[in-house]
Amino acid sequence: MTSAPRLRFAPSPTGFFHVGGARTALYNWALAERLGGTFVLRIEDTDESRNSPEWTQGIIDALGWLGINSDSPQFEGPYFQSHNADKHIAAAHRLFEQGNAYWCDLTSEQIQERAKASGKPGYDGFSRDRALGAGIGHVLRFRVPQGLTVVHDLVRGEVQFANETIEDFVLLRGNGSPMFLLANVVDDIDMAITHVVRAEEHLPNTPKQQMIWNALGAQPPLWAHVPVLVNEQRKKLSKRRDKVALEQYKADGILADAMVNYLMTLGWAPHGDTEIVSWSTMVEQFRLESVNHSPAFFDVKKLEAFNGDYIRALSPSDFIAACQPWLTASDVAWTPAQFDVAVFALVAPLIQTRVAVLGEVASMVDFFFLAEAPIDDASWAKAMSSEWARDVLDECAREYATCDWNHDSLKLVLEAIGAKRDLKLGKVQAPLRVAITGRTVGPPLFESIEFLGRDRTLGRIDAALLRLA
RNA sequence: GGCCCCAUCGUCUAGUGGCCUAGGACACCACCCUCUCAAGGUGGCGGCACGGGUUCGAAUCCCGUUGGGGCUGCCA
Repeated sequence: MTSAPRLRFAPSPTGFFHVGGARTALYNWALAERLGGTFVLRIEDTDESRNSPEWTQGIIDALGWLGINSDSPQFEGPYFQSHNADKHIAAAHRLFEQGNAYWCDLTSEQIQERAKASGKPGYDGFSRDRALGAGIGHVLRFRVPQGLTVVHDLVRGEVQFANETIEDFVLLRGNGSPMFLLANVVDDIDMAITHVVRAEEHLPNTPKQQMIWNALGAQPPLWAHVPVLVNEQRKKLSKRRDKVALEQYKADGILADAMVNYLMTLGWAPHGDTEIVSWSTMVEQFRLESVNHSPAFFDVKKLEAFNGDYIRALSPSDFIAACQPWLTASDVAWTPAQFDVAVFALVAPLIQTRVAVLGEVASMVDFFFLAEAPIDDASWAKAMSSEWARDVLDECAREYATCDWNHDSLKLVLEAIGAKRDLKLGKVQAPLRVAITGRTVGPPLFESIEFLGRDRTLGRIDAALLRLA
């Protein structure tokens, strides 16, 4: 126990990196940092049928995005479980020689038939005393001892399992390859892991794994099972049903810091009345003992609220830089030639308080870069329906042709036009806004007009007048 | 079905026997601000699943009920 803490994160590369995995990784990372320990990344790629190498890089990239940087001194790995197969098999044979495991030649079908006949589900220990040897199709099963297995869990306390409720589970498949339960433990022992922090779905595996630790003569680690993340139906987040890919949220324009902060608060809360806190504060305050015991709903609305806070906290230049990928994406409405960075730099402060995710930025500034206002039909119908709309626009065109070109005078001019007709600015700005921006909502109008310039503004008003005729 | 876990506003949580008339955040509603929409400010709505104990005193401890969830693979 005098050795430095060693934690591990052990994902299997079977798809896009999952937000639930991200939270588990973050808990491990935060703990490693506070405890002065090591975070070991181990890719559990022993499922021959579902693994694909490209997912591994995705995991590493996603972790890096979250700040779990493989260049950091507290990071170790990645290791690949498949590279350790020899050790897993050696351990299995040792368990057999010690009498902790035995060979069994029953097929899955035969086991099912026996279970059906006896009325008891699962494997009944049929081969326990048949003294079979290794052979084609023979699986090696752990001989679960009598008694009680007590798991000391840092988040849940003491959890007891009657061993008689645990069947003799498989260690080695019929083809000789090691299974998760075994490989996982052998690697943890081999890598001197001291803390196993993982999702609650692994709790039922824990007594089995603890038996393997003991049988292998090793001191079991400190266990900690954190609650699973669920969807609105309160079911565990699934890749099939739910939007769980971290990459997807990144593509939508969620900031890494916001994602990290939000994920950390799912099942845990920092001290005080605010949940928006720095990473260093979370590291300092995070305790497994204070992690909640019940499943947490992954609420995208709240994630986006956190993100909005983080966006507003960005300096103007950082915000501009953060927007770049969404301004130069292939699906933007304008051509690269139409885009003007200088103009965007001018308008960026106007939209920084108006977006929750960066993906919204492009559609909010498109009218600056398009040749014509991108008219939204519903907005047009709403703003141009008044009998005075055309008249106001007409006068506006004349006044704007000669007035001073700054947002204050542009506003004053329109205000005066409205006053003549006994209309508030809130009213008269509507047709002008739609003529210029195409929509009824958007960034402050007069600043936008100022940045757009006199020629293009007059052109858009004329276009609107023409359309109105 | 069996084993295990869990139970505070709709959601995420604070709360570890008296500071609780239960605090904050998201969402929602209202008002203020205001050129639209946001942002910001102020206020509001809204919760200890239920039933028994223990105790002078229970959201907090115990038991039961109910309700959720996880696992139950020669997947991880």
